[in-house]
Amino acid sequence: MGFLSIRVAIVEDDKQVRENLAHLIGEAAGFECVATFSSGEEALELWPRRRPDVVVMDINLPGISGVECVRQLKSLAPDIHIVMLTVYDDSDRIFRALEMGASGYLLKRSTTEGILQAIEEVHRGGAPMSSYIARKVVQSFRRQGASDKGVENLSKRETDVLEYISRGYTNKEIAEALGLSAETVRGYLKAVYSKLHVRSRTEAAIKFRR
Amino acid sequence: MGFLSIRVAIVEDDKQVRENLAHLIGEAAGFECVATFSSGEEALELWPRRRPDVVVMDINLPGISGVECVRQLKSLAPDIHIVMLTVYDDSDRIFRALEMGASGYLLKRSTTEGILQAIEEVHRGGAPMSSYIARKVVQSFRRQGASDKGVENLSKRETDVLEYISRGYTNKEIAEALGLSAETVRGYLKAVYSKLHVRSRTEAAIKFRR
DNA sequence: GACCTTTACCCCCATTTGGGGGGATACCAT
DNA sequence: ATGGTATCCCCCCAAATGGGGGTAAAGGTC
Repeated sequence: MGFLSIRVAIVEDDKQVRENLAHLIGEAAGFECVATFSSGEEALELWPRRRPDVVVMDINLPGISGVECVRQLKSLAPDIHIVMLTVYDDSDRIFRALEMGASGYLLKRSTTEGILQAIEEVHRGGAPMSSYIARKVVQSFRRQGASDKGVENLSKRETDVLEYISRGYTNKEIAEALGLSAETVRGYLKAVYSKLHVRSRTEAAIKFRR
Repeated sequence: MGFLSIRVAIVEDDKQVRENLAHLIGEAAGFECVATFSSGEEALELWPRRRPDVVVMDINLPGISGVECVRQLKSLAPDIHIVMLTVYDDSDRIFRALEMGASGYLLKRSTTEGILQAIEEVHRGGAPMSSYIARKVVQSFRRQGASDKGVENLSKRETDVLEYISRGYTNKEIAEALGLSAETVRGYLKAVYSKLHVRSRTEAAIKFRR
């Protein structure tokens, strides 16, 4: 060999699934299972001792969710690559996980080769996912692109209000600054929300500041 | 001479003050008064025809405020330098004006030389202001600096909550993501507000994202 | 003239937020 | 052991926010 194995850790609450995976990875050439955790909390506490390259993370964990565990793990160790484990194409949660820093995902029903390929792919910096989810991701980028353009078809007044929002002003303060009634400011704000497809001033402020 | 005069515009609702200023500037060597406006609205509509280098803007205008006029003027013409005109050291509004893009300010009771010096100074890229306000500005930077450090002495949980806030989540959503009660999230949020010296989630999100 | 957008304001109503209090553990350091 | 900090939860209450309606005048544009 001469090559270092990919050091893999597993976070999965189901003992059966966890041990199957660990065995599968441990047996494969070029892979090493350096840790198994039965909860996100355990993983967040104990991962440093084994320094995994890749973490295979169940998306559906008791206690702390897989998505939240990804967020925290990535903030502790940005270089670790994470593959989410799911039973079905749960696009919403996979989405959140990708947003939080996961690199890809694999289905529990995947073949042995599929699983090892996915781990190897994230380790190379790839992003293993089904074409269905890949399309969802692309659609989301389009949505983001569209909403960036959304900022451009706001009216003058709507932009004025949004600029104040992005500086943390309240409606009352904006009304005073622009010499309008607070109700009017609210009216423009509603238009901004609907055009930017957001539901709160904070989301609007974030989008406005790119 | 051979040198171009500094083209000055005045925005001031008091006719007496406006005409005194216009006369003073028009008479001075190296200065030219290219326009006078009696309101912010008028200035925003008509400034392009006269292309001023420097705008002297009353901070206290009827209708649109001087501060708001600064914001809009600077977004229309970022290269124009603006000096605020105030009766007294109204630190709060001067502050807002500087935040919106004004370069400095001068007091209405200033001497002729003081006024011309201030205009010349902003034109050179300077920032004329009293030492009192200058100290306020410095203090504000300290406050900002301190609050940037403030982010660092948030506890783990407080940081968790703030991170979700900066992604536009509601308290309820954060509670669900972190497996906490919504009341608990509120509790952490209160701590975040007091440590960052902000009063709303949007302000907190802005500070968190630098 | 008919149409659209923009500006500006109003109503109701449920939910969320923010400010002010509490508590109860637990752990850590002096 | 005693104080400090962090974690987690609860109460009350006023204000702000967001979603759903609506009106009316002013300005383009086709």
